[in-house]
Amino acid sequence: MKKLSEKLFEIEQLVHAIIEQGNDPLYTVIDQGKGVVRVTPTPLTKRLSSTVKNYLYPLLNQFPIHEFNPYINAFFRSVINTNVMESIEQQASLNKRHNRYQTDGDYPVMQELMTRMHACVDQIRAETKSAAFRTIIYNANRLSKKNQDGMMHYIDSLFDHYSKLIVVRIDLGYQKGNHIINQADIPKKYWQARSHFKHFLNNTRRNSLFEHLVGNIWSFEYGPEKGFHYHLILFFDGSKVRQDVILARMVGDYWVKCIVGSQGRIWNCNANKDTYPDCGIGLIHFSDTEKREHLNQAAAYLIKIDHYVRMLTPGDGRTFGRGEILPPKTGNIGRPRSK
DNA sequence: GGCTCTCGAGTCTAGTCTGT
DNA sequence: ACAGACTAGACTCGAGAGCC
Repeated sequence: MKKLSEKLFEIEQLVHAIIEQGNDPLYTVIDQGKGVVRVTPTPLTKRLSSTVKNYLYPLLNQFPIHEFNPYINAFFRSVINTNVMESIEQQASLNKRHNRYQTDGDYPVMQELMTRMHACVDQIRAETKSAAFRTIIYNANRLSKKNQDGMMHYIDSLFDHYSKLIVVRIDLGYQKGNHIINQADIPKKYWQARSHFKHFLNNTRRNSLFEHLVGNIWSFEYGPEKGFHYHLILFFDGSKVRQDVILARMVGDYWVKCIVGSQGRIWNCNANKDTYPDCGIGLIHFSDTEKREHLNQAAAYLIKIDHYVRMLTPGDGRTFGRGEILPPKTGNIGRPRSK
């Protein structure tokens, strides 16, 4: 099963290929005589066709309240406008094991598919060529980069202040079945999640469990099964606390027992950190460049998803946040760093 | 005493405007 | 096309009041 980000990345790459391969004929048609026509799709067409078949409805159903990355938006809009899916299904129902069609039989079905495929590809190329589209892309990339730079700067500022950090990665959400069933559910569940998280973050400021919490990064998402949920990275002063797995469990318990109640549910990434090949959580020393790089990647992933698919929040609220960048350290209290 | 809630100032996100 | 400047509104965080 492919990750969501991989599927969306694939679609964006496909749109780039459609733009770059402007001379691709999509199909080669050879008249073999006696009313038989041989139709061979190009690799680009095969790729487009399988993407539409495998990703169109699953992704649209999975993200009822989202706006996709402009490239992915152009893809979905063009596919829907030109009704390509219908033609793909009709062609598939012919159960062809070869590429030969009878001009007085099944060829019109294939012709209709070719027409719609060309219309779809033309629409994608026309849309992505416009000045308005390029401005949207430029601004989206700029914002994404700005957020990423800010976040890296933020993590660096934490390591400048604390020689080691306990990094806790936890998802705060709800029991299965909390997904959106109808339109009326959207504002209700959205505000419920927002209010719970606000309550949680507010309480981290005085609750003794969070006494040594020094920073956080969060992103707000919607999943088809989990409903609204938060991805959270917490930074604790590594010289004051230890045992990240237990700490993560206590934070999770706090979310369930004190904030949400029996409907709450968490995913403790620290408890499963051994299963991650590039582990950037747990105890990280400022001089451990490898772990810090993995941490940066884990943090960047939160922004990456947002880059592909942005949630349309009813209240215009944020979907990403972090603590404030710490000012540079003044004075030279403590043992100087050796590395 | 420990925790939650509220307030206000400052910071950050997300987006637009404008000049080069 | 690109990047700096600017803005509105959401969010963070320190401080203090109030509750149990």
